[in-house]
Amino acid sequence: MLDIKLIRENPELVKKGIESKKEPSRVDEILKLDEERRKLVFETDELKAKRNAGSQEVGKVKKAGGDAAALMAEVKAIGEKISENDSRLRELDAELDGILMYIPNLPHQSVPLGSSAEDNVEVRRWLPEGFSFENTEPVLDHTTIGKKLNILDFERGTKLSGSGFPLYKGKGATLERALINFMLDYHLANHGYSEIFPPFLVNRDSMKGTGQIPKMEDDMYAIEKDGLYPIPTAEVPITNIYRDEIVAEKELPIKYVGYSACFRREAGSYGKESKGFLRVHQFNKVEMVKFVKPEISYDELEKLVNDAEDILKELQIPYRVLMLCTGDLSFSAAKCYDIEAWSPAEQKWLEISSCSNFENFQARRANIKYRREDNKKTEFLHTLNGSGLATSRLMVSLLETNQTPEGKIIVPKALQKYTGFSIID
RNA sequence: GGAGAGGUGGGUGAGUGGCUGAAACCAACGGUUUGCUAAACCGUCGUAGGGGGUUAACCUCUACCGAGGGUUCGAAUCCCUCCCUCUCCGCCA
Repeated sequence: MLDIKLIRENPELVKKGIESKKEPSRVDEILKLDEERRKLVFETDELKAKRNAGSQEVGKVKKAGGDAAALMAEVKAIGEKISENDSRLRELDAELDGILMYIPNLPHQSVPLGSSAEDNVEVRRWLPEGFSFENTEPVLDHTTIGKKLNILDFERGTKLSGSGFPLYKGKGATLERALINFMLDYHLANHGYSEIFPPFLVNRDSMKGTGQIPKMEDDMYAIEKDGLYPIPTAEVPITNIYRDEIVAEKELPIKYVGYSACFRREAGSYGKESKGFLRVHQFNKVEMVKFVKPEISYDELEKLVNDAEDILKELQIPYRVLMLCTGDLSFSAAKCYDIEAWSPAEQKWLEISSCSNFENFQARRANIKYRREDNKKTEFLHTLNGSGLATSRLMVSLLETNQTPEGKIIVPKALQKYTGFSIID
């Protein structure tokens, strides 16, 4: 959520930012509602002051044994006007909030202008030694090799739950589990995070806090009976850990890493790019979340991306890092880097990580503040998060880049102590 | 799932219709004292919104005692609905 004061004081700047994200700017509507609201608040507060004084007077008169009937009638009339105003105020607040909840975060000034993924900027790429984009030997795509080696069973996954619910079997299941453990251990040992194992179902307030609701409501699964939502990412429970809290400055930065299964409806995306692991309703992800002071959040974003990249280097998987342009930036993000891994069979890059700085956008929604040591004042902190990494798309790259000409899979060195085997055949 | 108890400021906890935004104590912070630490003493010690202001300090008003409604001139205090926590029983990994 944006600061209403920012919108009030810099409407043009805000409009420009929203439009660069290709979102509808309803700034003028907001300004109008805000002005009406402030006027009404002022008027109503004055009435309330009057009522408070009046009813105190009633008390005094009654205590002295006098007749307060006339005064009581007068105060009652004020009270009626107040409740009228209050109900109008509630309407205004709801209306204003309704619009504000749909206003996206503003892009940081370093974000390139652009309208779609075409305009994203590649900032660097990393390739293992001896790597070539040309496939000298034929490479089986992940669904084919997965079936051949009996480690992935998409058909039976579909039988169990529907399309997009992958079933891992045998060494495939072990490999998936090894990846998760390796990534968690690596971040814990090398990057200074502490581990969280969050709930996979959260309430509506949590979904609002990180911005999935209301805008992306249709992409979320919902358990209506209990008012709970299966999380689309561990970002939701982990960021909401500090919802409605004020943390001490000396606690910052707080860096958490956690595994969760992720559930996404992916409404309306059937067909295109949905083969195998490319788009699924349930996948596994290790997520990094940071709570930091505003002045260091952009340095922390760079470190966050590096932390994610380290995993790919360890696994010897070719990747590139993109800086998203304004038009491709997600709703809550001020700046975002995507990491894409190479898929030899698809002959294209697959997004496997997204590292974002939300500045105080989520903190404002979720009401997460910190108290400064110097002036004891509270202010919203900055939140960041990044996948480190998502396993399903990573599995695509892994099964394809580590394939032998005979169709066996060599388990990357870094994973072998987690799998207990070095080859899948 | 059944029965009962309870939700007050960072914590403990008082407050059952009128100077109570809320006693007291603890914690925290600032200071005095002290060779240092401790103790003692003094002071500060919620959040949000509006208005004013040399837009900073500050002044002022309003709201908030789990959430939302209601009764009343006036609600932390009375009524209704919901949420949550705890205890016992049942069930279960």
